[in-house]
Amino acid sequence: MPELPEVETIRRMLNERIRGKRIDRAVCRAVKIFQIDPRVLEKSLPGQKIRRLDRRGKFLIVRLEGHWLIIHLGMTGQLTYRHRSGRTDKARLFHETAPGKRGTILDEHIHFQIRFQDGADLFFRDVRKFGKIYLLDKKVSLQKEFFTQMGLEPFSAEYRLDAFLEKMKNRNLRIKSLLLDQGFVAGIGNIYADEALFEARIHPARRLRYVRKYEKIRLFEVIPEVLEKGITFGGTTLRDYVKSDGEQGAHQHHLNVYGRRGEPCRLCSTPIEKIVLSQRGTHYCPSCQKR
DNA sequence: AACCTTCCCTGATGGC
DNA sequence: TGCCATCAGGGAAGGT
Repeated sequence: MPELPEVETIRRMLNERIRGKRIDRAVCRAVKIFQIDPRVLEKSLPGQKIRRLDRRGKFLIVRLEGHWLIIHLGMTGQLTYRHRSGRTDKARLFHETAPGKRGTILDEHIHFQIRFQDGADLFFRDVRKFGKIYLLDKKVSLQKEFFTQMGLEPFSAEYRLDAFLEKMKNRNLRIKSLLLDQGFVAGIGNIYADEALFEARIHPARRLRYVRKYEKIRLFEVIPEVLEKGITFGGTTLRDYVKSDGEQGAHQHHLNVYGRRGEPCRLCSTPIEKIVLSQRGTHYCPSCQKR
């Protein structure tokens, strides 16, 4: 479950490695994740240079010379980079070693591969295929035409208390559900929602009308802190998430509530509880986070 | 309009 | 040991 800190970790590492590289070839496999005709993708990418990588919420934005390549990792998406030291190794394109054929089966879950002219490879792997890949013409204004429903971007100038409070007006859903809504604050997922609510000492099932203003302010303040901490540790690896070098993150060792059902709260030793909200496992300390 | 539920997808896990 | 049900959840779509 890559959330903002995981996508940002990938963005930073990849930006260093692939910025300026020119694409030699692109190969697509699982049609479902492509939001455009894969043949168009395979035809459009070769020859283009990677200008830079950006991020909006959980979306990774690859800025090319003539297009925007936008990648969402969904639940189990992985984006990894490998440079085959020197050897030209054409046989190792995953497309040429499909399952059932003789020879090395690289990985049936790799759905998209970019090979650069210097021989480096970028792989998109996604077991559950919840990920999505978009290709937009550079003329498209991303903020006005693509990210139209996207909420406040943490760490940006638009992340201000007045806007944060304004987006809560006339709403009365459970606070956890609000945090999962990408139209509120962009980039928060199940793990960091639970962690932020713990830091803000708010029970996840509280409806908005029962959340006091000082609590909302506290939530506004802890969200960037919680996300920043996740980035500092290179993201949270519970199952599938890996950094772009294939290594695990380390933030899972620093979680306060997520995945800690039955374990003692780090503040008060009360066992952490788990309930289901919005069809999502939800973890909290019943003593620190009162209803 | 706001809110909630269902569905997609596959591997890991637990009960019998 | 093998089989089947259940669980994990981001976000679109559908329902109230």
